[in-house]
Amino acid sequence: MALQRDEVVRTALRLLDEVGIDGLTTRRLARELGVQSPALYWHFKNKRELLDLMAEAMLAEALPPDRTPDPERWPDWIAADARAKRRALLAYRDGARVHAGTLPSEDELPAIEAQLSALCRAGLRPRTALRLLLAVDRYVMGWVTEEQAWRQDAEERDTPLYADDALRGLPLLREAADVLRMADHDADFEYGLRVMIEGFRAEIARESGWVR
Amino acid sequence: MALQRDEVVRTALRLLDEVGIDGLTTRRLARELGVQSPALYWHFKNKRELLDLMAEAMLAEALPPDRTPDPERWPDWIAADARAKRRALLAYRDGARVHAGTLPSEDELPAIEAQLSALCRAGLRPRTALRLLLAVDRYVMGWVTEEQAWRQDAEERDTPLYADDALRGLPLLREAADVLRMADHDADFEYGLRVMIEGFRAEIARESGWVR
DNA sequence: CGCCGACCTTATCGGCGATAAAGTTGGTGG
DNA sequence: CCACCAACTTTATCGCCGATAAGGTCGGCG
Repeated sequence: MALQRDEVVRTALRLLDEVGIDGLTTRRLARELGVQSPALYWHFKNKRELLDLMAEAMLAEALPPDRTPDPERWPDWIAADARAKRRALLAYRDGARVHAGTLPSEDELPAIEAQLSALCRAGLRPRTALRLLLAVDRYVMGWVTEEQAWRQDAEERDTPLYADDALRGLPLLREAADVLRMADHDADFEYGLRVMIEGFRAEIARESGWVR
Repeated sequence: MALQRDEVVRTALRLLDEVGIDGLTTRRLARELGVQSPALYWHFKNKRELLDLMAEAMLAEALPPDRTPDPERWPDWIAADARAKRRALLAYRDGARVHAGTLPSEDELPAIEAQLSALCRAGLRPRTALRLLLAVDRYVMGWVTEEQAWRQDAEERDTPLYADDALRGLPLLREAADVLRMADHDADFEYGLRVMIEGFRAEIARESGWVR
C-alpha cells in the first residue's frame, strides 16, 4: 500500500514532537515511514512544501471552522481566536517556527472577510479592521516563538535563568522576577492580549466617532 | 595578523546581508575572512554562539544607549524603543531570525529596571510594567519576523500575492487590499503599536486607580 | 634556547537536501 | 493475454553542512 500525502504529514507532525524542527530531516521522516528518503520527493517538491502543509494541518486541527463572528462580541472572538492560535502552535514542538513565514492561503480569505465584516459593523473601516487582525496575529506569533524557544533552552539550561544574585540592586525586577523568568506564560500572554483589546476598544471608539 | 572575534562578527553581519541566514555557513564566512573554516571554532564554540553575538551587535548598533526614561512621557519612549528595535532588526537581512530566541543578557537588566522605574512612577506595579514591556517586544519580534519573511518571498514570487481575482466576492478585503498585500509595512506596524500604547493607557488608568 | 599559548591548517566524520535514473506494481484498453 | 502507462519507490550520487581531532606555525618570555 502506497504512502498517502496525508499520512506523511501526520507522521511528520508526530515526529516533530519527538525531535524538534532541527531534527526533522527527510531521512529521519522516511525511516519513520519505512521508506527511502527520495520517495518523499514524489509527494512534496521540497522540504519547504512539507513544512507548509504541516503548518496548515497544525492550525486546522486546533482552530474551529468558520463561525460567523458576532459584531457585538468582537472582543470575545478576537481573544478566543488568539488563544486558539497560540494553543495550536504550542501543541507541537517548534510549532511557531514551522508556521512562521507561511501566508494565509486564498481559501482562508472568506473567513477573514467575515471577521472584517463584523468589525466594520462594530464601527471600523476595512483597512483599520484588517490592520487590527494583523496586529494581534503578529503578537501571537512573536509570543509563541519566544515562548517555545524559551521552553527549549529551559530544558538544556543547568543554571537557573537570572539568579537572585543578578537581580541585586534591581528591586523592581526582583519584584517582577516571576515575569522575568517567565514562570507563567499563560498569564503573561493574557495580559498583553487584554491590553491589545483594550486598545482596540479605544480605536473603535475614536473611529466610529463615539469619542467626545 | 590574527583574526579578532570582533572582526569575525562584523564580517558575518556584512555577509548576512548578501546571502541570508540560510546561506551564512561557517565555510562561506571563513572564505570571506581568508581563513579555513575550522579556524572559526577557535573564536566561537559553535554557530549558535556566533549568531548570539551577531544579534547582540545588531541591536547595539541601532539602539541608543541607556537614556533615563521620563515617567511622564512613557508613551513616547515605549514607541521610540519599539521603532528602534524594528529598525535594528530590519537593518540586516533575516535580522529577526538571527535575534529570535536570544534572551536579554544580565547587563541589559539595569536598563530594564530603569524602564520599570519610570512605568511604576506612572502608576503600574512592577509585574504589570514588565509584562507591558514584554508584550510590546513580542509584538515587534512577531512583526519583523513576518515582515522579513514576506520581503524574502516577495522577491522570489512571480505572480502577485492575492490577485484581484482572488478577492472577487470579498468587498471588504478588496477595500483593504493594500494592507492584505502588505504594501506599507511602516504604517501597518505603526497602527498596531499605537493600539498597544492606547491599551497601556487604559491599563495604567485602571491600575493607578484613576478610573471611576 | 626552549617552552608555551595563541591561532591556524589539514584531514576527516556523519549527516543533510536534492536529483537522476532505473526499478516495481497494479490497473486498463486493445 | 499482453502491452503499456501512471503511480510510486529504490539505488546511487552530488555538493553541501557543522563539527572535531591532531598537528603545525610563530611570537614572546623566562
